[in-house]
Amino acid sequence: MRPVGHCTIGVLSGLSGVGVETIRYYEREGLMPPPARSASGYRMYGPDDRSRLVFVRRARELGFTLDQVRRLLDLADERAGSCQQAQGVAAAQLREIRRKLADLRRMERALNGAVAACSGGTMPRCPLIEALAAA
Amino acid sequence: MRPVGHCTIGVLSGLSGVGVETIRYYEREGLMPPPARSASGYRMYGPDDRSRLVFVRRARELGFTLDQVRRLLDLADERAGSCQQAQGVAAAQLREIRRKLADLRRMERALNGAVAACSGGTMPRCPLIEALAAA
DNA sequence: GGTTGACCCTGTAGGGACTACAGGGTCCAG
DNA sequence: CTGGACCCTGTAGTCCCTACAGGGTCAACC
Ligand SMILES: [Zn+2]
Ligand SMILES: [Zn+2]
Ligand SMILES: [Zn+2]
Ligand SMILES: [Zn+2]
Repeated sequence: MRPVGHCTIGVLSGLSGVGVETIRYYEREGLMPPPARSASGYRMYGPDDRSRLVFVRRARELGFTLDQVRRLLDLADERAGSCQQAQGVAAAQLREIRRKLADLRRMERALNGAVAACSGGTMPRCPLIEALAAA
Repeated sequence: MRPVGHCTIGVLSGLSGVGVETIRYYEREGLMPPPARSASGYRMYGPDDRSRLVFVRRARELGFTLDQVRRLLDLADERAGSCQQAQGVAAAQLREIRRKLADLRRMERALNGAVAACSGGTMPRCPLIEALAAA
């Protein structure tokens, strides 16, 4: 019942916001199924492919790894008992994001302090450099 | 006038908190100078090497790329008129960190909302999954 | 004096998630 | 019928390490 694919990889790229080379990479990695091919071997995509690819893009934008995206796609395909597992994957990613946020906040504070201490003039010794060198 | 190197790569690794393989990698990449060698070919490091390596580690912890670290090291070596350039490098990195912080905060909000919407039970359709799939 | 075992050496390959060719083939508009 | 935009496969590069593989060296212990 799926309509046969009717757009090329370049058009799909425009529609989904995912680069052409990246789409082919996702296919190699098993995130996107091998699409139908035209007589001359061109990949031909249908609406299902577009939905799936947008799903992947959104998940990547939220920082999920390709492995996590694969798992989420499996769960989305199954459509049964998926909720708890999906929540597990998302919660893990949320923890990871919060860890990175804490790291970046620390980095921001430290670097901001060092940049503020440096006047930007031609002083012989730069407090910015010294902040990195000193104990 | 530099004292001849007197510690091995493993000891330097312990002193600096940088892995042995990473130190050799930094040498290949030109961040660390080729050290003196013992009669049997072991790398022998002195206090200057240790300072330099700690500098690299600190800069990496603040998110500078190896290229940026190279530039900062050059400026630190020159010890003249470096301030403005060092501030430029650091300011660029600070902008980058703030960009990443904004990204992560957006991700955290979105993902937190999705996880909260998902009860974790065995409902037929998971709002978390749908948030990724829907427009 | 021999034998562990921890260390050191070089060189190469892997990882994650792309990205960029190189060297071709296809399609369509002018 | 020709130019240029698209598509194909396959391979190699990016960044920053990390992990071998296959050796050599050194100090301690029995
Ligand atoms: Zn300064
Ligand atoms: Zn759910
Ligand atoms: Zn070409
Ligand atoms: Zn070995």
